Amino acid sequence: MRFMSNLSSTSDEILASARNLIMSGGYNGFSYADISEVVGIRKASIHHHFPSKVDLVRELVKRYREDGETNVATLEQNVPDALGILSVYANHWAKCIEDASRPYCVCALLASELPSLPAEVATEVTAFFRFISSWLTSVMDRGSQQGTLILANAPEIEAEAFLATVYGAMLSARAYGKPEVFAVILQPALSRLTPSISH
Amino acid sequence: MRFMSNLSSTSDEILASARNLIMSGGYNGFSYADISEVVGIRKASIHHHFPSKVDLVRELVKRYREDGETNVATLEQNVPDALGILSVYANHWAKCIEDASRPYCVCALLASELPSLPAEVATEVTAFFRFISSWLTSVMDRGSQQGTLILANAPEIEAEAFLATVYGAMLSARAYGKPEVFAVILQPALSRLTPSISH
DNA sequence: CGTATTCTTCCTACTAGTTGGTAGTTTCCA
DNA sequence: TGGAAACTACCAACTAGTAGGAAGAATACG
Repeated sequence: MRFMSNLSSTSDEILASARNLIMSGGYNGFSYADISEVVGIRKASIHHHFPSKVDLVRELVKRYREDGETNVATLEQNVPDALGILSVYANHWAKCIEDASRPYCVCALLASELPSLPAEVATEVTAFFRFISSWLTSVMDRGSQQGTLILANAPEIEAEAFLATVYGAMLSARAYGKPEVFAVILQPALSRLTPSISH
Repeated sequence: MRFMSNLSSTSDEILASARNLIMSGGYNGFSYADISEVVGIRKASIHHHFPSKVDLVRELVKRYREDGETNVATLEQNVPDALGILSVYANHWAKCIEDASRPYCVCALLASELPSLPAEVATEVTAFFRFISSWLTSVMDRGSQQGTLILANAPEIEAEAFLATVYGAMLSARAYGKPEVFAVILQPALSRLTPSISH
């Protein structure tokens, strides 16, 4: 047996390279051969870790959501005010897009392909969006009660609007090939929620 | 020769079915065999109309943009005020998504796959977004000067923000499988731009 | 301790089906 | 009679996935 919970086991490397490939071309935009090239093992060996492509991507999205849940929990602990949380979240994506490390959300790409995705993968993708949505709703709600956020609508609606802005901005940045577009769009979205003297 | 500018020539049917297929699964989500089944001709016959897949999709996106330009021109003639234009635009998408006739923008899907797209297609997709963006900027600018729109930021920024909201809302509607989400998100985005007594 | 045995991981070699694309032919209509 | 549009019949490359074996490490057992 390898060292327990080895930080870069082969199966982790497979998932990581699959994530990068999906991030640029979606579910049908990569093959086991592509992964094989990146990781440096044979196609058949990938099937040992993930019997089918559906297994691979289902697990990938599941972990993506779980990682998100962990990160969100940490964020909630370290940043008290709601506005701070939203801006850390936005800045996280801004940085990922600008340094090209993770220039697009895997689930955003998979969600746009949703109707043609295997059902098991689609379920997992939908679960990711429900998670982010309910988290943002709770942040909006709390901020509104704290007085650190000014909401023009119900928390659920503000959460959906903010989420749409983030993912729309991500798409625009990619469409124009200009990473800075993301921050340009997010800045007014955040300041609209900010309590200020001019209101 | 067939009737001149026949409204449903074979090549139009090919483009239409390709559009529907891309709309649900993207560039790598359909094949000539899929189109062949829908249109009712053999694979090889498609190659007669569009020698390569790149030719087909390039032409498809080119026409998609040209149709957009025509529709926008008509809209500008029929609806005078800027706010009306934005709401007609938003309602157009809301209707398309809810009656499932065109539940997603072809260029949104292609834009998310942009890094893995053939260069010739990518160029055309980028051009579509530049077109929509500059059109929305002109609408924002005009509305601001007319006083029919209230802008919190420069017209370019408001245009990008609005575009991001529309495309983000489109994604959310698809991700949740709830068409009505689109309208829920767009409504506050529009009312924020609306001059009203409470301001 | 040594040594069998099992388990994991990777390998080579293969399959059936699909992909985009080509060659050459027929059909049909202006 | 000539061109457009369809066809049959291919092809090489690629797809996800399988079968079966080799190497090595962990474990069980005497």
